[in-house]
Amino acid sequence: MPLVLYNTAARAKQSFQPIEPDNVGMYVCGPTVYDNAHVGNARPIVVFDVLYRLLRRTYPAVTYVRNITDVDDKINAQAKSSGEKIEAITERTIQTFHEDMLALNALPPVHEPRATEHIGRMIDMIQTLIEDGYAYEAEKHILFHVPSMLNYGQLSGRNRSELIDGARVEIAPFKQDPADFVLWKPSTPDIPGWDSPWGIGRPGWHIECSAMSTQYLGNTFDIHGGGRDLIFPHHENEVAQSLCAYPQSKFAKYWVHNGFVTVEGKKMAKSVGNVLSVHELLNDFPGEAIRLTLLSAHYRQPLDFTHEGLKASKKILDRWYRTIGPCKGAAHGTDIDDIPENVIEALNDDLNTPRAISALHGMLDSPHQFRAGANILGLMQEDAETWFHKSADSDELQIQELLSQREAARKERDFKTSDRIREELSQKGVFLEDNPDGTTTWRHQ
RNA sequence: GGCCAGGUGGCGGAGAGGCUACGCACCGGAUUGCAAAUCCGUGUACACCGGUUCGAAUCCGGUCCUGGCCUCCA
Repeated sequence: MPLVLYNTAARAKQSFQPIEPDNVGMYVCGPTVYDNAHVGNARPIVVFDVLYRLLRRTYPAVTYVRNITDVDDKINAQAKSSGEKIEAITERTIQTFHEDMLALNALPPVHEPRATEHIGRMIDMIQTLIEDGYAYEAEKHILFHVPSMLNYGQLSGRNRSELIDGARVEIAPFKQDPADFVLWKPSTPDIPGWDSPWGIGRPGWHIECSAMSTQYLGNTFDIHGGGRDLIFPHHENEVAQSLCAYPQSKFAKYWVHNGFVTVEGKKMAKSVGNVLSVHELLNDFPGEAIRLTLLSAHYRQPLDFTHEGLKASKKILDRWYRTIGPCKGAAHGTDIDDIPENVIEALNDDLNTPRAISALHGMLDSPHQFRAGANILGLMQEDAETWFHKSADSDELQIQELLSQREAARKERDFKTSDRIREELSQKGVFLEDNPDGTTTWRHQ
């Protein structure tokens, strides 16, 4: 079966037909770098990483673009409250983001454009929109005039009257229509600003993605992804701007949106105090356990991220490392290798990762197949030694010392001492296994 | 109020008119100094009420519940 994706724009699964089979283009909305990535941010990264791996296997080239939003009022607010310089915040956050995503085995995108480096193109687009009558200036703001676009609302399935009915946010008085949105806004000297035909200012939220996606992928490209909360208004407005600025284009052909993450059954929010940052989670769990947890539900389903779930994922990976060992490397299964048919079938069916994982469980007695399947999911990339023994605070020498004491005791059939040492190590989170041949192996719990 | 998802065994989670995945946990057995690991085996499910059908977890209608979005949240 060829690849089928659920296209939000069509509200249906559609078979994937690339515009140019030689080079597939995919744009995914990346992080706003005012704080470290949380598990909700990590979900689309991991989901689209699987899609990227899958596409790379089928097509000769995949241009994967994931932006970094480094100009945003949330960043400005963060700087103001902490006193840290904006560049320091963004650089540090980007650095940590890269480390965290690497720990989740997410491949880097081909391009990772930053908003601040594409202001010129945004200004050009805005100017085109003004010239063609889609945008207007009001009190130093440039606004996109929604009624000027006939089909506005197609992606999210809304019409303007619905929006206005439900509006719960104050409408800026200078808007010609309540649905109009900001393309450019003025900056005061204390916040970042760029020179423009409309004075010193900064871009609105949506325009950066329109400018950067089309710059790297062309005005019409294959896949645009992100969290489903972005469908409206962000992606709807991206579509509006882009289609009006580039009238001959189609913008994105397939819109792919992942479902939300909750934490222990509750919405993750700063106000609830349950935001789980990937960075902190990585102190307690390996990145692959987080990755497997994120892939354990279908990407469009809601995912409840729990401590129990993470432990279950860790346990599954333990078992896999124990029976199969690492799956990294060209020797057995790069992404062009023979991926088992049932794994491919599952992934081709709108990225059904739970089914792919289930297929993996059935392959424990055929390591070669298992490795190729695990590889395309970006799992089992550690070596077993690291997997079982890596720990920030473990003192391996001390463990070895206790192990040899215990071995001596067992030879004497002094099981009291032997069990005492087992218990002592267990307190440190070190788990011992006595093998049938008399040797003892250990691992972190 | 409007729009959109979803409710599957103790838990996680696929499937989508007949064959009733898979994993974790539990229980029984083998093995074991103990424990773990491993192997074998058993059980439990489709929110509720109607309808269509030879047959419904799956289709249709209604009810209840949960979550998301409704102008800068992935």
